[in-house]
Amino acid sequence: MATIKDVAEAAGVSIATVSRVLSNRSNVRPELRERVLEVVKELSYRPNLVARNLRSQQSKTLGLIVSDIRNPFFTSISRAVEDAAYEQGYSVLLCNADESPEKETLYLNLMQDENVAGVIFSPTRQTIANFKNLHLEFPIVLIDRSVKGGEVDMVMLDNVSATHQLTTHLLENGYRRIAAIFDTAASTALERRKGYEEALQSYNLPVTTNLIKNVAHKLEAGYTATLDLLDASQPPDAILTANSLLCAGALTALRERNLAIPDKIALVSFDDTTWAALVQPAITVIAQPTDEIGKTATELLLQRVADSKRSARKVILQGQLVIRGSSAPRFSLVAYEDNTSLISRVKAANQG
Amino acid sequence: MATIKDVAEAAGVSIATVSRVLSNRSNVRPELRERVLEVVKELSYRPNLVARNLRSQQSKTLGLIVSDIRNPFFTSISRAVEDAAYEQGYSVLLCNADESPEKETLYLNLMQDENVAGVIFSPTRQTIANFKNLHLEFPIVLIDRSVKGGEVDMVMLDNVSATHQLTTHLLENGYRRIAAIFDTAASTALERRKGYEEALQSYNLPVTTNLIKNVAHKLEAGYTATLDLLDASQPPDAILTANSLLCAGALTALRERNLAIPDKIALVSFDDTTWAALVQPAITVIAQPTDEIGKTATELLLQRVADSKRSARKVILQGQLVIRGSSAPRFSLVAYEDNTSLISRVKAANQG
DNA sequence: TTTGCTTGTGAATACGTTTACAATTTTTTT
DNA sequence: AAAAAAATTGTAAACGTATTCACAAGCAAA
Repeated sequence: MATIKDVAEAAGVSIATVSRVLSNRSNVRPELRERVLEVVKELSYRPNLVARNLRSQQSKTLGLIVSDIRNPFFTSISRAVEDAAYEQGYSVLLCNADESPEKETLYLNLMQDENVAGVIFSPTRQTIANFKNLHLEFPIVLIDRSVKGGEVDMVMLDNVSATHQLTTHLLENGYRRIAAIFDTAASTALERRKGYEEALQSYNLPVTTNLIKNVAHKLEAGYTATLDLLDASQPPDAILTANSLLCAGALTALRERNLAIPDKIALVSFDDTTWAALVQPAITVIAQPTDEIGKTATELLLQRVADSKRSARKVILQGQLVIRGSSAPRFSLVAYEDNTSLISRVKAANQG
Repeated sequence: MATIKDVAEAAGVSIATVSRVLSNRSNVRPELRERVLEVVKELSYRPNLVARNLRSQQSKTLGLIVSDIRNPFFTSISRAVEDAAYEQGYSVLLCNADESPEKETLYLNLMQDENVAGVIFSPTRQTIANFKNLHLEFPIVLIDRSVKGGEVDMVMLDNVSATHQLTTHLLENGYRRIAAIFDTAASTALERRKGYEEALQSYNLPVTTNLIKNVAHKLEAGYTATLDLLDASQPPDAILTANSLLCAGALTALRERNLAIPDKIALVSFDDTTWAALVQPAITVIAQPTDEIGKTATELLLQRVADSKRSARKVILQGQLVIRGSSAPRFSLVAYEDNTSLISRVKAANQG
């Protein structure tokens, strides 16, 4: 590996001149500049980013700490962040905190140690709780989950509105005992629950705690919670899950119990995954604007990197309700995709 | 941020001593060591990894360049790599090359510039082609895709065997016109095709080029290829896709054409995604041991980091055939999950 | 001619570590 | 008790770059 010193010697100039040619900041005689550039090409010299970082005390790396890399929601965001960062000449150090507060602090420390320019982060509730205690050297943008007291940039979904839409959609289609399964780890659970409850209340329906489950961020948790709900004395006629993992668990349980969707029970969820459209019936979901979330978060972060005094912003994006078969109107007169008759559906529903 | 100098001054020792205490390499008088450690805690000193990296010319970062971060196969591997790296005190710089050779070289250069300890990489065919031309300073482990001339570590699936299994399974279940859709970008296509052809030949069946599609790495490509196959004068009675993205495309096409699976046509694929088990009928797949791939690749890489002279190894892992409904025996006498009668199935099949 | 400004260049320093080497102290051996 | 060996500590030189400072040369204005 050629260093800047090698280039300087080969070009017969000083190190400083080479640096100046490369950084384009200062004046260098055109003829010298050309000679340097030639040598650079010849030796295929590439500046050492580590040295540059150490000297200039700033790097071109962003950190991204997600809760679960296997969750399509986060992979989609990662992709968007990486693209946006790439465009601005930044690269991304991606870490998977696995919904564990310990791993989160560990990775935040790593970011510190690596001297990243800034970090995009979706924290667990615990980390949010003592958020001001951990004073970080770098700017940070929160995604997906919010923290009270707005001295930090955030990009998130309008969770209240989204759940409200989802619940209202079910209510409009005739469902009345709507269960909800939330993810304990995410702070979004509270907001989502709020939207859910408000929707019920505006239909003058009671909020039944039996129908609300707060569970771990695991497929199995969704599965178990669903079985619990089904085994209750008054099972629900619809289930709303807070993310695709829980939805997959719920769907598995419903399949196992041989409950027809939506005849016996409806299923709606957050996050529009590939499979949500491919299962039959396809799942009604709130599609989150993951590309926009990732892109906006990166932009906010880079703006703050450029100007650390800028006031913090909270960007709230709207989800999109994608209506599919899994929440079709109860006892509707329209033809069903699978050509089952209305009668059979009513009968089936009554049996349930 | 406290530096090692601050610690040294506060503890009344030299910088070197602090470094020795921290690195645990050399002897330091217990009493001094304790004092240093105390100051470290007090100032909450953390070593600057950038400076350490520059000085020692080695970092604790691994690079991971995947072809498509949204592909569950790669996210699963990423997760495994990250876990394995984490255990050994390494962190992971994850880059998404998007099946683009340009991005690949760009990221390889970045890895160079960032002075990573080593890189795990799934290259496109183009990059494989001029692999020896790009001489890299760091050790590299290839995953998923192989390169001829074994001077490089690799971890991959036994693609020939896997496709052979998948195809044979279809043949055993009575399917005879088996189409296959491969991904142009991946070098695995060749091996997979080989397994497919060999399986056909061992059944004395011809290899019909009309039934083989090589397409881009896109859902739409899988969709279009499937429609092409269906519209041919002699449509297939089974489709094999080389990855989950293509499978999703194929499934979308089959759904659109209202073709019952597996009555009218069977569908099998690589990669066991969440949804492969959730759609109905569930999809028969070759499950790749992604955790093992990621873990093994990381181990190989770290071994090579430790000993650059070690001879290159090629680890070939076996996939697991997961048999599900989408490839159920044709005209079988066993009861079907959905209780359609045998007669209706035969009739339907003959119409198709 | 002097003064002042602009432009171009190199020497030297700093960024925060690690480490070879030297200097000093302690322990062991004879 | 002296000599040798071992253990402990500090000094100083890297690692590769960016940047400040000083200086020189060229040129225009006074």
